[in-house]
Amino acid sequence: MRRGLEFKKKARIILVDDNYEHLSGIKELIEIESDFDVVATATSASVAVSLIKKYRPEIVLMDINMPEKDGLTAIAEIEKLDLGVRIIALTGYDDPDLIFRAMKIGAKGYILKTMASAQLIYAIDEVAAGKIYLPATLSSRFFEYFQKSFKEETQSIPDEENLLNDLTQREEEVLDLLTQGITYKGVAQKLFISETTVKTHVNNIFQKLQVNDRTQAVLYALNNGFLNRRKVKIAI
Amino acid sequence: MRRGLEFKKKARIILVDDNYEHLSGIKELIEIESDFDVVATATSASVAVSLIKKYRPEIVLMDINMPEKDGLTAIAEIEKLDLGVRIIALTGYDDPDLIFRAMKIGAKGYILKTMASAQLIYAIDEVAAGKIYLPATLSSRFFEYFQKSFKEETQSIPDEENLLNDLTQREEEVLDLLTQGITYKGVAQKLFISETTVKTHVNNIFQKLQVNDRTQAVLYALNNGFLNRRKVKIAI
DNA sequence: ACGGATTTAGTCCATATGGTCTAGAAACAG
DNA sequence: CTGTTTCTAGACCATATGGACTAAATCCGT
Repeated sequence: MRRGLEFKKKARIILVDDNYEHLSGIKELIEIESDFDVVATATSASVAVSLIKKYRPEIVLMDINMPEKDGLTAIAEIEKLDLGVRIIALTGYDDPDLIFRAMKIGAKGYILKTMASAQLIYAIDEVAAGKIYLPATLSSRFFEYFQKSFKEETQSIPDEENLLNDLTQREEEVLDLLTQGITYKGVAQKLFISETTVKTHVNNIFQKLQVNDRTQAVLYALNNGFLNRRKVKIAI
Repeated sequence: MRRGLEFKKKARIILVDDNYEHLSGIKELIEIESDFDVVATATSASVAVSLIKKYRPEIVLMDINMPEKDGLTAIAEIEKLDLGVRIIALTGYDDPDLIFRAMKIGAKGYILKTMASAQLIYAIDEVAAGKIYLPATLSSRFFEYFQKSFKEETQSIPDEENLLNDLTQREEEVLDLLTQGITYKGVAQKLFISETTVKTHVNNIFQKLQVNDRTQAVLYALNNGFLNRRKVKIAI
């Protein structure tokens, strides 16, 4: 930034929108109102992907609602290529789920088609400068959705009625080992107790968790917290 | 908004900061520069919680870096009470991890102490109006962190070397049912095949996933995606 | 149409797991 | 100090699971 515009290479942009009218409108806008270089346009996600591979643009403006391969899938695909392309998602609607998913898979910005053209240019500017840009209203929507997801996740374990709390210390240890896929014999060795003792503990665990087998106990443990918070995957 | 200020009840605020100087400074600022009503202040998280229970304010301004019970824990605690209190986090640093965790547990805003007082007032305004407010710079930081977390999660399954890809369609179905804690007999019934067939599939699954029993197969499936993306817990 | 992969299903056998009970030692709370 | 809980461990038995085969029917691609 300090160096001023004279050293800044014009960022190269590829536009993707299944609506051709829109496409040329945006292209014109960018070329007139900004300093960016629209190197290519595409009206389908699959074409877009090959164009991106060829031109290696800095920025991609991607319409999300497209038929056949939808925009989100396309974004995921492009991100996976890891070309350093910075993608800005573009839609007509401010559906929080869409916003969330787009940002989750790596979109660097999200703009509505209804927004003023100045805002579009500003967003591209910010994203080209390495930032992530979400207009305040969309950001607000995003966070509401984000927090709701988390709240549902966490309040689903009201601490009471979480049967894991009924387990004794030793039982927790045993269950912990079970959630690592260790056999009874293995548990016995790890805890320096006999295998029959392990079986006793396990049976008590089953009763307390109201399940009938090891797999169900492990699943209960994983889905209801406490144990094994380590590797569990994200999957909103 | 349309109704104008004359119908707007003055939002009641509680301030929490272990630094008394800061506390009175902010209090003064709010009382002079805004329309809000500072009903109480606290210099510790535990006192804050009881004050909040007593006064039921609309807004809480909470300093995050405090000794003993830290601000994040306090926020989580207050959110759990579900009093409809909207909490704005306040710190000196723009540590993305702090921002992420604060927003995750339900903070409705996040402001730096170094920000202009006008911005503080604006944030309170927005949050009081029911929105979630993050200044653009912090929002940007948040998203970088957010996307990095996700990328690490997903790229940890490089698609190749994910043994789940070796499974046939039917094997996937079987494994899917296993990850629901269903017994072989149950799987057989659900898929309308004999139990021995299920066993055959299961044995093939074991070989392909290089595991020795059902539990390990289920754990592999849960930890390496594809199946059962439903209930799996969040745990960044 | 041929060959490989997939899905189905069986046998045989060993071992692990699950259910129920009893029971002693140790730890702990009132 | 006494009753309760926890941890330990055993017996006994039924059933589920896992391993190693064989094999037929079907599907799929070239």
